[in-house]
Amino acid sequence: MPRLADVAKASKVSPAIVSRVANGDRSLKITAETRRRVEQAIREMGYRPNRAAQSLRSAQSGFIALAVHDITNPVYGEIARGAGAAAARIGKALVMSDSSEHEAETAHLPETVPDTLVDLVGGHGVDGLILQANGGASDQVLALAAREKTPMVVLQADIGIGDQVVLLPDEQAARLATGHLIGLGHTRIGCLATNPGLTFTGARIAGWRRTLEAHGLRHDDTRVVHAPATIAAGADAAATLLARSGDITALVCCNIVPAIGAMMGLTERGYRVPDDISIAAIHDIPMAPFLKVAMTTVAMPLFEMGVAAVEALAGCGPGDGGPVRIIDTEPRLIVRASTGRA
Amino acid sequence: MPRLADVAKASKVSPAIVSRVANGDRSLKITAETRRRVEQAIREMGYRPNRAAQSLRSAQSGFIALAVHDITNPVYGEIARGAGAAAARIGKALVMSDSSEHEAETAHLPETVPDTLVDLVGGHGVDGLILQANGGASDQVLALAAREKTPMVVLQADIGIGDQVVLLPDEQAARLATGHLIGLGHTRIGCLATNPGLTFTGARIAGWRRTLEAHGLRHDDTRVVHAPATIAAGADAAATLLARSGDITALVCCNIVPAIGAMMGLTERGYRVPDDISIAAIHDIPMAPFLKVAMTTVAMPLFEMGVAAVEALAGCGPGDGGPVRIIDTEPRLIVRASTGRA
DNA sequence: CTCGCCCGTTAAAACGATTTACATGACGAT
DNA sequence: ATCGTCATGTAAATCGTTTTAACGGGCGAG
Repeated sequence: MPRLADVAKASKVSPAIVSRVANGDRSLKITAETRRRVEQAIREMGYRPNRAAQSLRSAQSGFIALAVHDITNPVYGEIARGAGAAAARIGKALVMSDSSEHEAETAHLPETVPDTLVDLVGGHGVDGLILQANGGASDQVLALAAREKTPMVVLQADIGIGDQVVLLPDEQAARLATGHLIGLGHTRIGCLATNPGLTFTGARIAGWRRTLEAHGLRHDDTRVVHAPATIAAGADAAATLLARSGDITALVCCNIVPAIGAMMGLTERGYRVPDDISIAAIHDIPMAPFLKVAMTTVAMPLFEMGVAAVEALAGCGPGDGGPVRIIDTEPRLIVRASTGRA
Repeated sequence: MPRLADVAKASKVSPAIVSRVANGDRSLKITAETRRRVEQAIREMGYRPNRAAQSLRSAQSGFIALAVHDITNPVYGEIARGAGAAAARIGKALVMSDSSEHEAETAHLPETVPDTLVDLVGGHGVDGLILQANGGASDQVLALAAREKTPMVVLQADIGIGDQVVLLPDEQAARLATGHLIGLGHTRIGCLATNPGLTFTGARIAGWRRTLEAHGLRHDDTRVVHAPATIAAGADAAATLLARSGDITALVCCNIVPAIGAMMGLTERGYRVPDDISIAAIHDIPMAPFLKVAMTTVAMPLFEMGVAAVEALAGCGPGDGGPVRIIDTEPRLIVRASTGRA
C-alpha cells in the first residue's frame, strides 16, 4: 500500500534516496543519519516495492518459468523443488508450466485454450526458461523465446535448443547399477533403456555397456530395448527383451517407471524378482521401498539439477561459462529387495 | 520487442486505438477498416503487450500463488495441475511456492533466505493466494495478504483465514471406504485418521462413524487413532490401534501415505493384508496398484479442487458466492488387493 | 577572494499500456 | 445556413520505481 513516494515524504527526502536505500545501492554515498531515517520509515510503514513498477523499469520480471510434462511425477517434482529453492536465493519466483494440463484442458473443453506460457514469454513475463528435454514447451514458446532472447536452459538432453544444457551423472548412475549386479554374480545383464536419441539415454546405455565391457561381459545391442517412461511400455519392453534373450538374469532400467512395469509384467509372466531376474533402476522415488518388490535404485541428484538449472540461467554457481553442466553430486545406490545373487 | 506505440505508428492510428483493438474493447466503436488494419499490424509485428506495464497500470499481476508443503507429493501435484489448468483459462499463471524448499534451503545455508512469497504478496506480485490448510504459508505472508486484501482461498479445512474454503467430498469418501469394508463382511473396523482438529479429518471420521452407525456397528473413539501424513506415523498408529483393539479386522485410512505405513508396519508384525486385516485408504495415487499389497483406495477429485480454488479466487464457476465450496464430483472407490472378505 | 570540485541530495525523464477527457468530422434536423 | 449530435479518433495523464543529469553548499587551492 505505501509507495516509494510516501516513504520519501515521511522521511523528508526525495524518492531517489529511498530507492537507493531500499536497494542497498553502494555507488552513491548517503549520510548515515539519512539512511537511518529512511530505513526506519521503510520499516514502520512496511514499505515494499511494487513488483510491476520494478519490472517495467528494469525489464526484469523476477519470474522464471519451469516447463515440465507432469508435475505429478515425483522426479519432476524434485527438480521443481531444487529450482524453487535456488530461485528464491536470487530473489526470483518460479512459474509452473505443466504441459499435461493442456491436454487435460483441451480434453475438457473444445474452445481454444490460452497458452499462458506463450503470453508470458511473449510479454517479457519471465526472465528465463527451464525446459524438460522432450517436449516441455510448444514450438511457439520456443520461437518466441528465441526472438525475445529469453535465456533458456534445457534439462537432461542436448536437443539443439537453449543456451545451456544441464545433465545428470547419467553414465555413472548406470555404472553403479550395473556394477552392483555384476557384484552379485550376474553375467547376463540386459538394459531397459529410455527413448532413443536423447543424451541421457545414450549416456546411461554407455554406462551399462562400458561396465560390462570392463568385466569382459557381453553387451551387444540385442540386450538393449527402448521404452518410453510408462508402466505399460516397461512391461512390454521387458517381455520383448526376455523373449529375445531368455538367458538374461538381471536388468538395468534407465528409469524407474518402466522398471515398475517390468517388475509387474515379469511377475505376471511367472518370473520371480529377484530369484529369476534382478532389477535395478535409475531414479529413487519415495514409494520405491513399498513396491511389490522393494526396488533397488540409484538416487539421482534431482534437487541439485533444479538448482543448477537456475544457476545456469543466472550465470552463477559452479560450472559457470560452459554450455553444458553435469551435476557432480554422486548418484547413490540404494540396495533393496529387487536385486539378489545370481 | 515491438511496443504498442510501434504498432500504432505502423498502422497509422493512435496508441489508444491499438490498445482497444488488442483488448477487444466493445464500449468504443472502431471502424471495421481501422480494426482490420490494426489487427494485421499486430499480427505482422508479433506484438504482445508488456506484462509489467499492464500490471502497473491495472494493479493486476496476472499471477496466482499456490502454496503447498511439498510439490513432490502426488496429491498436491494433482491439485496444482487443476489449478494450473483453471488459471490458464482465465489468463493467469501459477506461481509455485513449496514450503519444503525453505527447510531444505535453510538446512543448506545458514544465511537468511529471502522469502519469495513474502515479496510477492507484499509487492502486489500476486492477484490471489491458494493455501494448503495446515501451513502452506508463513504468518508473515498471511498478515501481508490481509493488509493488501489479497484474495485468499484455503484448501481442505476452515482454519479461520481466507475469504473462501474449498473442501473435498470428505465424508462421502469415508463412507465409500467404510461401506465397502462392511460389504465384505467386516464388522470391527478401525479408523486411522489424519491430524485432529482439521475440517477434513472431522468429516472423514464422521463418514466412517455414521456408516458404521447406520449398520448398527461399533464406532467408539477407541477405534480411532490419529497420525500425521507420514509413513512412519502410519505404522506406529496402526500398531497402537491394534494393540488397543486387537479384534479389528479392517482399517479405514484417511490418507494413503500413513496407510502405506500401516500396511508395511502390520506386515512386519506378522499380520497378513488382507487376510488378517483389510486396508482401504482415501486418495488414489499412481503407485497404489504397485505397492507390496495393491491398495484399495478412494480417488478424490483433486484436479477439480485445484480448478475450484482458482474459480473461487476469480469469483466464477459453480458455487459462486458462498464462503465454502465442496467439490461435487463423486469420489471413486477403486478396489484392489488390500481389502478382502472378513 | 574567487574559482573549481567533491558531496549529498533532488528534480525529472524514462519504462509501456490504459483510460479519461477532449477534438474532429460528418450528417441530420430545424 | 446553423446548430446539435453522434461516431471515431487523439492527446495526455497515470501507475510506481529507477536512474541520469543537474544543483547547491562547503572547502581547499591558487
